[in-house]
Amino acid sequence: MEWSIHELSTAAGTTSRTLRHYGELGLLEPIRLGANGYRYYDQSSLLRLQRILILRELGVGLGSIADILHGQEDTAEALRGHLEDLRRDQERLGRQIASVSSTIEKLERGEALMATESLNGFDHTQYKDEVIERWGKDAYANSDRWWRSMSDADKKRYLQTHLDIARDYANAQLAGQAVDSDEVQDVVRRHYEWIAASGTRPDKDYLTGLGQMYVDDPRFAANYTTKSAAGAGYVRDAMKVYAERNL
Amino acid sequence: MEWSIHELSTAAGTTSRTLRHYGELGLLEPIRLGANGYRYYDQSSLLRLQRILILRELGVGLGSIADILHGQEDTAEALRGHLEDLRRDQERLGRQIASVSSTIEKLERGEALMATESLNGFDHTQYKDEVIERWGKDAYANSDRWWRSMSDADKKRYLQTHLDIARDYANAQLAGQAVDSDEVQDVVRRHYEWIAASGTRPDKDYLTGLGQMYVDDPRFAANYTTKSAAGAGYVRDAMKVYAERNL
DNA sequence: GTTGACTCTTACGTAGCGTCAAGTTGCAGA
DNA sequence: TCTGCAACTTGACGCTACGTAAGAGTCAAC
Repeated sequence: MEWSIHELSTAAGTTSRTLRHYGELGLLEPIRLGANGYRYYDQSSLLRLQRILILRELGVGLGSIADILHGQEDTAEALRGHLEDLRRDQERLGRQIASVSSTIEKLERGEALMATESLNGFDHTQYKDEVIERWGKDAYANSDRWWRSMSDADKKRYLQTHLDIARDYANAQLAGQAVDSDEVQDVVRRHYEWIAASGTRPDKDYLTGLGQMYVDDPRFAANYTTKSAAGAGYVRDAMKVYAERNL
Repeated sequence: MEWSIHELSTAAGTTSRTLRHYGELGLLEPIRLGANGYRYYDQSSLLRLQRILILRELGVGLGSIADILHGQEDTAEALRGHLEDLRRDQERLGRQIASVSSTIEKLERGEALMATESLNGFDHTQYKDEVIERWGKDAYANSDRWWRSMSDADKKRYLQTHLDIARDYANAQLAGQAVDSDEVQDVVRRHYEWIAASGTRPDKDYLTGLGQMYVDDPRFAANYTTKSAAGAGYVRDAMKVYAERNL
């Protein structure tokens, strides 16, 4: 007994297109082609197709299914590998669900959608080459040692301090405060201390140059760019005033 | 301050290809094009890009992100919808993981990889049109009512009975037993009772025709096709003998 | 002027088919 | 026998979110 492509596909609960696709992939070839090019299948095709569909149902990719059917890989072994992939996917999904949930909550509390400054978001190693080029190997090595010596909680606190500073700059700008006002200059002072805490106490030129860099380099500018204020230029000006007055 | 495509992309932790892609999609257009065709971006681009990447990180599709950015959809609302998708995916993954695990166990116990005859795998509604065409509306209505009146456990038992019968056919065929032997005819008797239980007690022609149908129609043949025996023809012959002797 | 680092457009590849499009074939009724 | 419809065939594009060349132009530095 042999069946047409349509008969076999409805029997197995799939479509003729799928059978042709599997034919192309060498997963399931017809037992013969009619003189007109029609594909014909038999019982063994049905069995093979069932195996394919079972594995597909389990989420195995067609490539892996081909390996299994061609005897290049043991079924159980392949499934064990596949199971690991599935577990990884599930964990990733779990994290994503948690993230989305907390993001929704934040939005409902009225918080803006901002880049989360994660621990490695400001990780010094991200800028390794630039730091070495600009300030030399020693500066990088010092800063790196200092950074690595901190606990995760310390790192988080350090980054949070920076976020607070950036937020205060933004608020000051929005409030229309002049860069040379006492309030803004006090923010710069905290900013200066924050920079100094990493090991290098900036002099006048260093601080002025740093401010300019905040404007020129988008990776730094990103830290001072908020939803409502595009403040790298503002920060630069404030830092310049501070440097000229105090250093 | 404006930045080149490379500067912006590395700032945001992505690639220039991605920015061009977003440009094509209208997600993030450059603020201007140089005379040479170069793309240039500014602070607002950075902000917009950050929003895009945040949403992408959460698993939101670029199409939905476009809707959000174009103000056609509320961010929180979109995320809530997205969250549902994620939960569905996670549940599906959970079921798949369970399936794969149990399949691995089966394989390790030496069981063959066979199509699981699930509850709806033999669901009468799957064959609704055919049943009506072959045996009339009443036959379908009767059978359908009977089927729906059963509990899931009953259904499962009923299908298991059929699986047992199919297995016994296969074993008999493998053992080389003749279709008119007492053993095989006893299997047919159980098979006959199983069919009769659904409301229609087959007469001679009906049973003979049913046997032939098992061979001709791959959807039924599938039920008698096992790893080791392609038995629809065998079953048909056994049923024919039974019909001629007993009906 | 030459290198090297960027940039541009164009376009294929990815997974697993769905979905036309355009042309054949098979079967049944007038 | 003609006609019509259903089912069949081989392409080939579409979908996601870009990666990865290919081939060519641009810019700054040495």
